[in-house]
Amino acid sequence: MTFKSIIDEIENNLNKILDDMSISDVKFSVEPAKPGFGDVSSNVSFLLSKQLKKSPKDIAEIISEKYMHLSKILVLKSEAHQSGYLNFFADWTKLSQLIISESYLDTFGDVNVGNNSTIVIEHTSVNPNKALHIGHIRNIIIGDTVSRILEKANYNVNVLNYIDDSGLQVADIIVGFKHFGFALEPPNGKKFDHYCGDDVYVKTTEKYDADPSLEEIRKNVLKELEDGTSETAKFADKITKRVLSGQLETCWNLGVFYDCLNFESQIIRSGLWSKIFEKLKEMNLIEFENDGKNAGCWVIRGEGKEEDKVIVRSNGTATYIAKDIPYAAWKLGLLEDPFNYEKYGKEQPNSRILWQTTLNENNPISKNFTGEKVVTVIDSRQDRLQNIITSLMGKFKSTSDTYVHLGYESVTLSSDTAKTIGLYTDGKQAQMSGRKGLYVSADSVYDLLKEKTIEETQKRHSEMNISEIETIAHSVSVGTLRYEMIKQDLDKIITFDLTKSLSLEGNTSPYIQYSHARASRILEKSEYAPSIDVDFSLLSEKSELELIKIIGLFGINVMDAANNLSPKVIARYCYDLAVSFNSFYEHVKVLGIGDEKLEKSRLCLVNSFKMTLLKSLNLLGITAPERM
RNA sequence: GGGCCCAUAGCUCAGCAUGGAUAGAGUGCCGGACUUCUAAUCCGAUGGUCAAGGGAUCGAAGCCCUUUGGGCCCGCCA
Repeated sequence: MTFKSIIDEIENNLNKILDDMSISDVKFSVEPAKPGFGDVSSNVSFLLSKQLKKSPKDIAEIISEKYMHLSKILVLKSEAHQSGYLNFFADWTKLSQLIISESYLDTFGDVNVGNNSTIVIEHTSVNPNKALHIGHIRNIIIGDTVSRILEKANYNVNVLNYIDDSGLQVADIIVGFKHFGFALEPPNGKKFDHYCGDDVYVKTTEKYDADPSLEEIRKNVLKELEDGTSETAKFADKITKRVLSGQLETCWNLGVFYDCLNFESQIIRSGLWSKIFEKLKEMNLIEFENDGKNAGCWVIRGEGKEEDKVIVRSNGTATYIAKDIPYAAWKLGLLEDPFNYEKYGKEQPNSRILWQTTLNENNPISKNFTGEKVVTVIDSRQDRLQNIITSLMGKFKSTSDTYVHLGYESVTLSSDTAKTIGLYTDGKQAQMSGRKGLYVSADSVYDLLKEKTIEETQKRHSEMNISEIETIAHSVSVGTLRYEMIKQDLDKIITFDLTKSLSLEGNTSPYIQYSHARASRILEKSEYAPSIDVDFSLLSEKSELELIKIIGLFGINVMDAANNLSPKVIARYCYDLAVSFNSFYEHVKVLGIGDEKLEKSRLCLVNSFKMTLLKSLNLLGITAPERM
């Protein structure tokens, strides 16, 4: 695996040397070197310092001396650095050939973390009563990116979207339609999900605040929803399906696709809850309270100083968290599947088949969307509840890491952006609120980005027709939005600012995509077709070797990202690739240098870069235009 | 009262899991580079008590403890 080859070679040789010195059990590192310190570094001498009672520098010299006598394939020489580090220099002619040849394969960057096992990843899971806002988008992009990375890391991935179609939020818009006279068709062609969220939901909840007696209507509607046969439930089903359709359009537009939609209403009606409830009782994971403040309830005991959590109320109904337990168990395949499956009404733009659960017994199709492992993407405000689920699932399975809650910090609005939607915060950032109508919708951000990128593209390409320009602008807008959502760590709050998010320079998706356009143009203009049948020794400039090195690090980064469920690792990798190519571009000419052999060698590298960038951007769900 | 997370350059963030070399980017400000494979670019300059204090270590931005500041969570709501 490319750069890993030289690392492995060094590791093996160092182990041989340690064996020779009768030293064992030392966990030294062998890593790509920082710039200016050769190509690969090891800290082995620091770790031996105490045992050998010598300075790291002296030990590095001894090992380096021994290393020079071993057979070397990709290593040219080793060197003991002043600091005590042991640095290695690669034989770049051989290493370049190895890296670049591999990069021409479709499988480049494939790693084996998952051993072809099946993993479920659930993300999105937004109540079907409103349009997606910028906070939801973080969830969706994290989930989609992680699922792409896990596929690359040899997992079979099942992507699920849980549709909470029977909760209070849905009840609220149904109340709006049935009791407060909201029209079924949105005014002036507004998208239906936006209409429900902006108008029906917000204004209905306002009415409750003004007149608390209306709560009665709300409670009744909620009760009717749970009973699938009621007229209200059937009406609600039509409404939520329509909202869902709008939400999915937004997701698909961003290049996000799913395998199956699970409806909460069906989970409730399927009777899964009573099965898991019995199991919980059998395994003594829940207890019945005879007295105290939770008298008459079934509870999960809090760990340590935490409070007990009520699972079943004294009136016999299940609480919010209780509804999550059967679903979590279902995802892990712990329960017999009560569902049949049917294709979703519309085809996904990438033609991946989208299924949905159904309790309909006609033409039963069974499917398996469960996994040996489950990753659930939910923001970290739900840490506490998710910890309870994780710990319960750990007791059902032998290994404890089988259910993972992938948490992330929320998206807030900058003070300036809050002001634009009528919220004055005194310079502080603001939490979004669907109920209060305080949010920035995903569609509106996309539209703004597209407008701006169309303008920027037109400036540069007056010769292009509008459909070409739109295609480019779409790619750049989606890239920009997606990249902004995953380039920082999951535990950092994103303060979303409308103006700043429109930036197309610096560490952004357009920067990375631009490097692809530059590479494409070189390949297009050359009279030769790129091939790996070239003289690699001609690639000796610093910027060339640096670029090859980074290309070679693709697999290591995929592995890192997959092991840590960390999308930002790939974002940084794409950025590093682009920086490195831009430096190459500025320093080295490919075309018109009057040296056919050199041009072909460089062309080969440019194509290697282009293909590797596309593969790594693909993990982020970002495409790159040929021109921009 | 209990729990989780964050704090690194004016601003936004890498680096922390697995301690070791000169703590890196972007952005901003200042100064340069388009008769050239596209300047959505590049080069340079400026900018740091790694929140504070203590501890263990030959060695700490990173590990342990304490404190401060900020965010979030803690219902028989969902």
